Amino acid sequence: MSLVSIVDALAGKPGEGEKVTVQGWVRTRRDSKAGLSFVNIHDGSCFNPIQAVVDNNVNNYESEVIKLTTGCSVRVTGTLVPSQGKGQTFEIQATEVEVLGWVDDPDTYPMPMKPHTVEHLRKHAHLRPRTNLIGAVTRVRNCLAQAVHRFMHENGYNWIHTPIITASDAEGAGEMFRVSTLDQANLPMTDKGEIDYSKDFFGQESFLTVSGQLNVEAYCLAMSKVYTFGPTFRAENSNTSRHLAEFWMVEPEIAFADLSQNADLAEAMMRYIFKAVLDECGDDMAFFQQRVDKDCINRLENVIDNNFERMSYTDVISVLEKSNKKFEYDVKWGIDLQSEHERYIAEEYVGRPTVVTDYPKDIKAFYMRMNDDGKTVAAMDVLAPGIGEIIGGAQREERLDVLDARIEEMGLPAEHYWWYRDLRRYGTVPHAGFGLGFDRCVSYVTGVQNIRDVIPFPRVPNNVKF
RNA sequence: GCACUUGUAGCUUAGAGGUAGAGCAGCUGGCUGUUAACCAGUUGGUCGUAGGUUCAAAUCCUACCAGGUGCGCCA
Repeated sequence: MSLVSIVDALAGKPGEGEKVTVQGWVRTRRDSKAGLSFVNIHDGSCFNPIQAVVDNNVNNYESEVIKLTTGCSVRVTGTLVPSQGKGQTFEIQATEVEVLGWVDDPDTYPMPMKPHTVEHLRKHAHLRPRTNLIGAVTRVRNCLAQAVHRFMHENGYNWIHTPIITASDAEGAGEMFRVSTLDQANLPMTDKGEIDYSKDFFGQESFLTVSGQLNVEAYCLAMSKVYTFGPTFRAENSNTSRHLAEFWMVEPEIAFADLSQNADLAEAMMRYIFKAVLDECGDDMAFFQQRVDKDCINRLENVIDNNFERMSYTDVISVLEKSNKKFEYDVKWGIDLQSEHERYIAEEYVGRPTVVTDYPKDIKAFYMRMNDDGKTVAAMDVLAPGIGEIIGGAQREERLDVLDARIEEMGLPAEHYWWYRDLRRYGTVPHAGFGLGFDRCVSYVTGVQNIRDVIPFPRVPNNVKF
């Protein structure tokens, strides 16, 4: 007897006629009173469940097997045989069915085998991974994450574990979550009547990171090719289908590189990880294509086969102005692009991911490299149809005097950035990087529209359940 | 943060001033191999909560609670 995963069993790996054991959860049971039941079992190893054929010679057939309902956990032992029925290659002719866990009250089990709304699944986030949809999302998400690491590794990048707790705000903007061990009911105060953070755990104010970028730049200017991949946190009161308070970002940083090499890397990485999904998650993608978004596979193939469109911000503005389209927000050089503008460019004008470069300096962060025109910075956003901004990046300002001027111009506290400035004082080099919103990427790949359904336990304003 | 919108059985929903109906799930029975099986029967709801209007409220009004969509901010 050998314990096998369902993906291996369905592939016939143990060999025809071999005795195997699988463990998992019941998805459906169909039976014929003549003495035969078909129990479909999933274990998360692949999209399809395996069918166990159980006849009434099995000793607990009457007492247990015909009482199995969706969600029960079982261990099934039997012979792996080619299926007599359609729909699967191999099935298990069961000789033994051990029920590990019953479903308490099948009438109120929240995940019966029927169509559910994503809102209902969200309310039962602890049970939703048992569904086809969330199971498939989970495998695709894993595939994408593994592919990111593989791509980076194969291309000589070092994965840097940048800190989660930080004292600095990466962009001088954006709300941060405070990290504190002070007694909230009895806060220590200074003579000035302000909260005395010198009494706090770190002896100063500290927060959850909004980006690992500044830290990873330090490692970039030593290791040359680096990236971070971890959770980030934004305390913004954003209520949309593409924002989370806790989300995951991939942030590569390359030394001796400019904006165009940065865009090249972003494109190569997306191609690589999308190809991995098509190669490794065919059944899951077929499901998304059938039930969620009929274009999802075409969309990935399209990205793999075609270059991203590249346009400067200035060109985008002129396209928008000439579009004759009625926008809610007026288009004029200098504005930040609105969702409606980005959508028009990515979805209607180009029809595939588009890299927009060289934005006006006034709408971008202090660390982005000033272009020779003195008006724009070497920033880039990758706009994906249906999602909007999926990547934001820039060539970094490596010239200390220009960086200092920008920090002052934007009224930022220079002392906070002393070590970031040091990187420009000691062996500075041109470098560039970007941040890929990993959850948005999963949403783009699967076609699942709400970002809350592509992360296991979503954190959004007014909701930290589970 | 702003605007809009929705709460009816475990789930999905019909009902739009006159006292709640269905499909699925569950349960019972039937069917020699089914594919989110099929056939027959059946349990289950003080209509999100609290007020108010009315002879009468699931239905109209107010507040609260819990969801959703869009916008802003961004990834």
